[in-house]
Amino acid sequence: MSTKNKILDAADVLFADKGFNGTSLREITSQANVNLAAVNYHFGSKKELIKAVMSRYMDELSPQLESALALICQAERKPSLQEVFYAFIEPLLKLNEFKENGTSTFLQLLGRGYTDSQGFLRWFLTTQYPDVFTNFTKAVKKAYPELSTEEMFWRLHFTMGTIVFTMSSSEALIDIAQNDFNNQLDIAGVIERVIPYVAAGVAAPITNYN
Amino acid sequence: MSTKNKILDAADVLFADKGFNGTSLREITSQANVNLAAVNYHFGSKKELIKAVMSRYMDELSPQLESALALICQAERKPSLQEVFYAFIEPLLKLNEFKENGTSTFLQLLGRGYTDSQGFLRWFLTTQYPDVFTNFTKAVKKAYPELSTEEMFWRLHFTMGTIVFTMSSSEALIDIAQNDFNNQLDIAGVIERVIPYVAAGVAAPITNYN
DNA sequence: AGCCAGTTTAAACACCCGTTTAAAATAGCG
DNA sequence: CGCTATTTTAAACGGGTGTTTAAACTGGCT
Repeated sequence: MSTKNKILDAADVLFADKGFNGTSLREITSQANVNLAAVNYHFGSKKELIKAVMSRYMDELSPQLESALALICQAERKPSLQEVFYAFIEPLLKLNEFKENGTSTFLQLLGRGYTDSQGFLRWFLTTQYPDVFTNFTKAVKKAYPELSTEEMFWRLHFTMGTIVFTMSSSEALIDIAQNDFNNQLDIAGVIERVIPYVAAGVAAPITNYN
Repeated sequence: MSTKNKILDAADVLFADKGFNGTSLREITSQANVNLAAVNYHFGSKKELIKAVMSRYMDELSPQLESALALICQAERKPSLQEVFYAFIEPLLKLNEFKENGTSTFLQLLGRGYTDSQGFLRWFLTTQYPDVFTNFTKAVKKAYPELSTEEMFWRLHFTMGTIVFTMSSSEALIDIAQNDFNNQLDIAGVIERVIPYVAAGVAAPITNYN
């Protein structure tokens, strides 16, 4: 395997686990069995490595996500909100074929990107992959047309927060479910449980604010 | 003002903004106009300072929170989920009297505690202030008795994630609402919008998992 | 074989971190 | 005032960080 990929494979696990700021290049390179200087030689800087880690996942995910959402947008029938959210599941779970534990690793990375480093990754994602966001907004609008654009903005942000936060602590949650409730779950099980929650949240009745 | 309080005041804003790991003692002490060594003199270590910052808020909040929830638990009438969540609003907003921007600062800190430093703060909160959590669980159970303990555990965690994640980026959100929707909000406005969402999420119909 | 672009390596760089030290300044009190 | 205990201060400590350097090594080409 190429040095570049060895670095990427070691980096995304460590980044997901301990955050971008919490992971040093020395940890990454020793885990990957490559020289410390290799990161700067192949990627230029730590910041660029972070972008490369995210891009590798997004480039795999976004085409599938877009086509799944496009299918909903182009259909004649009005979709349910559950349907819209389930459109994410298959592409997300396919990341497990792309890389071992790919799904949870990616979602954890997404969470890290929102909280670490004062949101530069949020900027990176929304500018590099804007179509995913607009298609998602369209699909939700089709499923729940009464929702104003502003209200939808809020509820989609709440949804993003729920997913991202849940996934960034998914390992601990799976442990708790195992110990306290004797229920052995995997990442798909967590997703199954969060979808009804966020779908109901987005579908909440419209309230008037004073 | 005492050196101790100068440090606490500077620390919680910086911690909320940039995370615990992302904030150095040198930043804190220079912001507070005190000597670098003062932190270790008055608090012992950085870790103890973090605990002190959180304790200052929790000691202010938890008694009010507990009594508000106890009121619901002791009432004869079955409460609605919205009611349970609204019980948080008043105590939380009172933190603004306790300290400028106290509400959002505290909620941001809560979010940091969940994602930074691999959850040692989560342990700190649940062991130091367990009554808040048990009272909350009781109140929700009273409002929605059909929900199993496990399902409730999941949904309350999702709720925590939504709140915490929303608040840790509340400033950016308020800016967007101002620019894109010409809607001037404060922290109370954000809370008003998130409550219907989480209440609907917790109230979601029970699904059977295969 | 000789050459050379591409890659790897060990070492060093400059900087920031949390913590500790010991001396200096301050405040409280008999 | 003079003594003591508390607090503040500047400086240093040991260690970790991302990045850079220049030399060594590779594999493929003529």
